[in-house]
Amino acid sequence: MPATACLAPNSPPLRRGRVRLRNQAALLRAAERVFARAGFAGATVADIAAEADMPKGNLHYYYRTKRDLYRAVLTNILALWLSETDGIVAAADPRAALEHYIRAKMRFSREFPEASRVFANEVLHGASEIGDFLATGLRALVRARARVMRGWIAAGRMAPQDPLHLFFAIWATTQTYADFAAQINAVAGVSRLSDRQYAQATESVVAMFLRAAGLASPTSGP
Amino acid sequence: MPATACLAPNSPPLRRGRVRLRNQAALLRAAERVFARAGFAGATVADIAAEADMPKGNLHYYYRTKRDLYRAVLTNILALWLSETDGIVAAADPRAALEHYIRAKMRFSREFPEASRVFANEVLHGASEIGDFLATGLRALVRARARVMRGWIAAGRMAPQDPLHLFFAIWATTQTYADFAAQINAVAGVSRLSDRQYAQATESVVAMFLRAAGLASPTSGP
DNA sequence: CAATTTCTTGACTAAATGGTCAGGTTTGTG
DNA sequence: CACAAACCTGACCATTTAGTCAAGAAATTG
Repeated sequence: MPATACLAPNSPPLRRGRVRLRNQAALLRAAERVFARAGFAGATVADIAAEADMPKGNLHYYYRTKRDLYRAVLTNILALWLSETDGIVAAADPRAALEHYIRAKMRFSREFPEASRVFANEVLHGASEIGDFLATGLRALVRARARVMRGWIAAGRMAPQDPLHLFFAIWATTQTYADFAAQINAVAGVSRLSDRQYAQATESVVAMFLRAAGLASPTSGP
Repeated sequence: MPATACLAPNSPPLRRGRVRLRNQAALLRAAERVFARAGFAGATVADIAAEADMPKGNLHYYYRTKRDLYRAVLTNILALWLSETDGIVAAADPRAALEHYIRAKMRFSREFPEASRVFANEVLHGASEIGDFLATGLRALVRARARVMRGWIAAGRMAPQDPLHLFFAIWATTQTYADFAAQINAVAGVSRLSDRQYAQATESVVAMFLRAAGLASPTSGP
């Protein structure tokens, strides 16, 4: 699967719009790459079309404006974003739930770095396209999860803290391995972290946040 | 002091080049704002000139190209970056040193969010202008600090962990309050964190990382 | 297979933008 | 104060770029 998740279309027709589906998917994938590389302003539709291996006019047939295409890319990315906090429910074990969430975020940064960068760029420049969603959908989701954590804290199952800032820290830290890869690679002295190095990074981040959350691994001694 | 730090010039002449100094400072400040808002590609020299309240031609008199100006802004920002890890030396108390560093980073994100965003944008898009510095200057600095921390860890004064990833997490988390302010504000349901809210964020982050580092505050009971 | 819808293509346009320049003005100096 | 250096300015230009369009090619359907 490419870095873009395509919402599954209805199956019935199945032959109708085949071309459209294929081309839109190719454009979304290409656009994600180019937007990740250059940002909205720095990306050109000519680049995107070239990356998708089709003439510019054809791109405009499917997406009337560059902005339309950009929004389609963002919509696709947000869909991926949403389902990951699923495990954070009152009935869950705090340690397992948090660990699972962090690992999922780290995997995401490794597998979809371009998606992460497009998102980062959008937020960095004021979230003008997705600000509404952040203030409604994301806010509601985070508040719900924070309420769960407050329950865990009240029950003495987690260190007392503001779950909101724990979320911010987890997002920032896990996404930095995608968004700031250039810096991390430079400091690490490599052109890209190997699978092994990335696995170690994941273990470091997981352990760090379990300590931060007051959920340190029961298997590690004093 | 504005968000741009001006390297102090030699005092002797003192009247020579007054105009130049004043105008370059104004341009750097304006450029930082505009680059933060729009990124390198999205910023226009006309915007920057307008922000500095001078005609475009005048801007080009001081900085021949947009890229020259951009590099000047980045150089200015990097100068601010460097001096903050000073406290992390072997002789220091780990807890005090780390706490001091994190507070400094949080203060920086509050006071110079535009500088942070310009830097973030540069790294996000591959650090093409400052890649060399990251791979040399920053790398050397981080390695030195990491060595200090490994000493602390070996002496049992800190939880065993990879100092590199602790640094990455601290950078990411503290900078997220500047770079991802749009997201944080949206989730928090405000247009900007109040001083009070920001102080709470700082305390949360400090406490979180002291736990993560295995340096939890001695004043807080079980 | 004919009719119709969907798709493809490159040429074209209007607007925006980075950078230049000649000529004028201000500032500093002997 | 006279001279030179530094600075200012708006008009101007070459390029790049998002988006249009008309005409033709493919796909789909009865």
